[in-house]
Amino acid sequence: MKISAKGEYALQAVNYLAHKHGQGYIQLKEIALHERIPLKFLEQILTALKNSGILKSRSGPGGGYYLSRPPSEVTVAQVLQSMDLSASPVDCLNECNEFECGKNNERDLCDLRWLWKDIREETVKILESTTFQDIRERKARATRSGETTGSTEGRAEESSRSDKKVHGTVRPIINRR
Amino acid sequence: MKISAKGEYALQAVNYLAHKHGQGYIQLKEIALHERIPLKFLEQILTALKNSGILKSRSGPGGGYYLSRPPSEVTVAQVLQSMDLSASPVDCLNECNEFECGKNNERDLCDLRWLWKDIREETVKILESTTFQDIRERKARATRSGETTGSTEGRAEESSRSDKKVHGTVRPIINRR
DNA sequence: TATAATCCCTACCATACGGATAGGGAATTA
DNA sequence: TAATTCCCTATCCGTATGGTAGGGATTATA
Ligand code: FES
Ligand code: FES
Repeated sequence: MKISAKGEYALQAVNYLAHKHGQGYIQLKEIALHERIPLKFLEQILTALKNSGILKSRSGPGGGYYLSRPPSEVTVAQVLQSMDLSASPVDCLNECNEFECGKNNERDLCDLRWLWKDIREETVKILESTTFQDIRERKARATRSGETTGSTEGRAEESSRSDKKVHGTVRPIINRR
Repeated sequence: MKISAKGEYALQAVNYLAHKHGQGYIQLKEIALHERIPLKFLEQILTALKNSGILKSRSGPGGGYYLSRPPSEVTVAQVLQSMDLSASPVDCLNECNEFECGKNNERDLCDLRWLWKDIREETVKILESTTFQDIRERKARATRSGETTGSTEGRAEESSRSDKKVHGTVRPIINRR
């Protein structure tokens, strides 16, 4: 029942871009550094995100990526879908693979089918109703009530300010798994 | 977001045993045949299920497995837990791994954490509230309203009757993935 | 036009993990 | 004793996932 690293990375990246929304082009390198995502892997992810219309980009000096819509209009589900990640716990729910279902006991659909459907349903409900605006707000709330966490603003400022330095000090990108 | 084959197999097996509850010892071979699960793989699964108390068993001729509690008292969640399968979409939610969470951005917990928590919550709610009794009933309902499916009773009868023959006709067990 | 900075593409590599197999041992029955 | 079943544990094996590599477009700028 795990989400893939690709999915998590994609969400983190979009989340980062959501924070920086309206601040022009954000470079791949910056995102990778801040979110600690392997650079070349992230590159692939952002390309996919771009192809699906969630991001826009420009090459060349001063180029980078940005969210093509305001954070309030980008949902977690959209991002995950762009990555071809299914929220379904079993493949045979995805209509195209339906024929696989119940192949076991010839004529029956699997007894568990509705269970998986329920789970998918609930999951999708959450994924589709959560925007990156929501994520920001939720974080702000948690921050205010004194969670073990830095402030949203603090983080954003720190990043834009220290970018150059960070870049110089070779902050290593560590693989997660 | 997939469930593992192990998990599916375990649920199918328990579901089968739930149908046969009260009919004495059911053999590994029979379950494997009917649910089309690789025999030796299923063996491991049933052992785990047994060690966690969901099944009981006896060796020797006439031996086999049976559900140690009535189907109405066995939940899907219990079975999955026995298999060490977590309902959490990310590891860092499982308290023991919490330290991993937010390792990325030093002092912050990951912005997505609550999202995963919500999903886990909903999923667990379903898994814990679903018993194998529920599964049977749901199936019966679907059957009555003319789904593409055979009848519960029909299936049970057919199986107990044709077991010997099936065993003779070498119905092949096909791997699923 | 040259140069550098960025994104874009596509192919490749590595390995952990899940799925599956194998085979001998211990119980139980008859 | 022999047959039948579950029990254990070691091992294999393929592949999906996570990650790397490097050259090619594009854009800015001077
Ligand atoms: S095989 Fe399709 S839901 Fe079980
Ligand atoms: S790293 Fe723990 S929830 Fe994202």
